[in-house]
This record gives sequence, structure tokens and C-alpha cells, in this order.
Amino acid sequence: MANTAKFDRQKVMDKVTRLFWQKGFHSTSTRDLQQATNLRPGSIYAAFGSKSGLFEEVLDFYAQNRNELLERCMAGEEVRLGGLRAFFHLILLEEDPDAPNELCLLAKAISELDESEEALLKKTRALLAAHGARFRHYIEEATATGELPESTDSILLAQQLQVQLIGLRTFLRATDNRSAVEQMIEQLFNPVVKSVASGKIH
Amino acid sequence: MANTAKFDRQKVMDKVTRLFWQKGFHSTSTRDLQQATNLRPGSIYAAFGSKSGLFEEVLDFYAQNRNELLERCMAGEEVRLGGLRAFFHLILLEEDPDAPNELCLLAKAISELDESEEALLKKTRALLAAHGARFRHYIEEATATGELPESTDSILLAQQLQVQLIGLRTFLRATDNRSAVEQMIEQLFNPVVKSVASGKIH
DNA sequence: TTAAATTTTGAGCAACCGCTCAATTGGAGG
DNA sequence: CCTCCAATTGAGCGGTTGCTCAAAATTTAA
Repeated sequence: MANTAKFDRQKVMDKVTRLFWQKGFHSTSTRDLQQATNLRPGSIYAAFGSKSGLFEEVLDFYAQNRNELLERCMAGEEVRLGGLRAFFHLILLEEDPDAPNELCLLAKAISELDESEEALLKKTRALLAAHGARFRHYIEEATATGELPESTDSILLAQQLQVQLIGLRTFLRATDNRSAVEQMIEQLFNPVVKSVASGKIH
Repeated sequence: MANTAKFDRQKVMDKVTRLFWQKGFHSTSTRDLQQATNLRPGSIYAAFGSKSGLFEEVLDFYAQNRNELLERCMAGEEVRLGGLRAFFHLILLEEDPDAPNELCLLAKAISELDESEEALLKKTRALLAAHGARFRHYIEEATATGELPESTDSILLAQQLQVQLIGLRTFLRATDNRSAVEQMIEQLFNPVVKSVASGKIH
């Protein structure tokens, strides 16, 4: 070994993830990345190969961060549904005010990526599926402890949670209506009596 | 008047909307638009002013199309909730197989547009709000006819439908899991007994 | 101190971007 | 028919894009 990288890879990943999260994959230019990281193009290309390669690493970086956040929420709550609720509340209503974007970076990627960027699209789909699997795991814990009935379809319920989370984040970006989102989280995790009384379809 | 446009504006709008719907605003180049419409740049700029101006018109065009689709679904069903259900089924599961994208064009725009494209973002938000207002209208009809309890919060319920629709479409693009989407539509519009038995949270 | 290996630098390439405009075309009014 | 004027054409401008690479700088092993 004759020489080692001088930049802090973790810090670079953080900066770059924030940029992509804010502006999306296509609208973030390599000049933007150079400026944010204070690296010359050659250094970036030596370390990450291409803009796509860097974004692939960003997707992993983001997903791992989110999974750790979920883990922490579940660790802080005895009741499994309470932990999931805390995660929803955290992501939707208590997010760092200077977070790059209301949306999920993975959902944003799913939205903008084309079939022509196959590798990125595939990785994004896989990471979303993995996150869904985490939901499923905690739902199965909840049925095991009796929080949910034995008959619970954990796969379906996990999918419904993902649909809700992605939908709510998009809704938040579209309307900035935080109190509505709060009500919707409430209904999502509340017993059936209350939710019928306040007007859910079922 | 000395000369009139030779191209069919409706057909151009259709082609262009499909293109933006497929590739998004930023990734659709003016060259793409020229090729799809078989128009020279001057003609496009004379008719629409700019790429942004054209996209603004596309947003209106798409939203009107979707509203007409909803109208038709509601006209074809006596039961209001049945009409809404038919709309969900149509959009999510019976869409033209060569539709440009599983996602809602408006949701895609919300996702990719930045604060720096204020006019487009504002228009997109307004069109989504208008569509939500249509949902609300039909929900109020449903409470008037007794399909839903008097206590129904029509604003909140309309917002929940929008969250579900956007979330489901993103989920569909992420997983291509049509049977799961079918189940989720089922639960969304089914009475409470069934939905508890099959594992909803409430 | 030298030599070998690696990273960093930054000018700049080829392709593409949104868009302009002078020249040309062609239909309607007289 | 000609005149008038809007519509169309297409070369191409100034700027940005993702990325390359020879040269210089830096680090460790000998």
C-alpha cells in the first residue's frame, strides 16, 4: 500500500445522500456532488466508479439508516404496535426540520428511475422489499404476544403499512397538512370502535 | 388571420403527456418532445412558450382526464362506495397495459419537482387538492344516502383515499404484486368484520 | 533517501441541454 | 391573382452534462 484516501468516506456519503435525497438522481449533477464533497471529479470516479455507482451506494446508506431508526423505535417500546406507531410518528412528524425531503428516498427513486436504469431500479425494489420484511417481522411478534389475532396475515399487513407510509409522506409533501397526517396515523393504529365512530369506511 | 396551426393540438397533448408520464419532467428532453410530436422546436415554442409551459398544460390535461374517468366510474354505479371502488380497480388493475407508468403523473411531479420550480409545484398541488375534493364530494353523497354514518369526517376520509391510491400505485411499481393490491382494495372497501378477520390492525 | 504505488488535481472533451431567430412556407382575405 | 401575416423550418448558440487522463502530489516500504 502506497497511499490512502484523505477524505472521510462516511462524511462524503452523508453529504451526497442528502443531495440526492433533496434533488433526486437525475437532477443532481456531478458538479453538485463535487461542490458538496469538495472533491475533484477524478477522486469521486476513482472511489465510486460512476454517478450510478455512487447512487447505488447512497441507496444502501439510506436504507441502512432507516432500518436502524426502526430498530431503535422498536427497542424503545414494549408494545410492538406502539413501536411501529412511534416509527410512523418519527418519520412523518418529528423528522429533522432540515431534512432534505418529506419523501422516502427509495420511493423517490422508484418514481424517477426508468427501466433503462435497471441496476438502480432493481436495487431500490430490493431495499423496499427488505424494509417490508422488517415490518412483517414485528407484526409476527405482535401476533405471537397476542397484540394481534392469530389469523393476522402478516405479509399483507406489512404491505399495507408500507403503502400507508409512502402515501402519507407523499401527501405531506403535497399538502404540508401535518394535523391531517397526525389524525391518519391515529386511526391507523387505533382500535376499531374509535375509527368507525370517526368515519373510516370500515 | 392569415395562417392556422397545421398540427392537431389534442393529439400533440396526448403524445407529450404520455412521454412526460413515462420519463418525468426533467428526464424528458425537448429533443424527445420534438421527435414524439414530429414538430420543429420553433413550432413547440410558439405554441407552448417553454418546456415548463408545456408541462403545465400537460398537468391540466392529465388531471382533467383522470377526473373524467372518476366521473364515469361514479355514473356507472348506483352505490357511491361501489363507484369509488370501481375507480380504484380501474386505475390500479385495469389500466391500459401500455400505460406509460404505474404511478400517478401528479404524484410523480410532486416527487421530482423542487422548490425552485415553484409554478409547476404549486399547480400540481392544486390539482391534487382538486381531485381530493372530488373524492370528498362523493363521500358526502354516500353519507347523505346512508351508505356511511352521519358522523363521517368526509375531508379526512377523502384524504385517506388519496393516500391509499398514491401509496398503492407506488407499491405496484415497486413490486408488480397485483394480487396484493387486489386484496388491499378489497379490504379498503369491505365491511369491518371481514377486515378484522383477515388481519387488519383495526 | 529513494522507489514504487496510489491518490489528487483540474483542464477539457464529446455529447447533449433548452431555446432563438432569420429565412421560408402556405393559407385566407381582397 | 397578389398581399399579408402567422406558422414552420432548421441551423446553431451558449451553457451544462457525465466523465477522462496525463501530470503532480502524497504516502509507505525498503
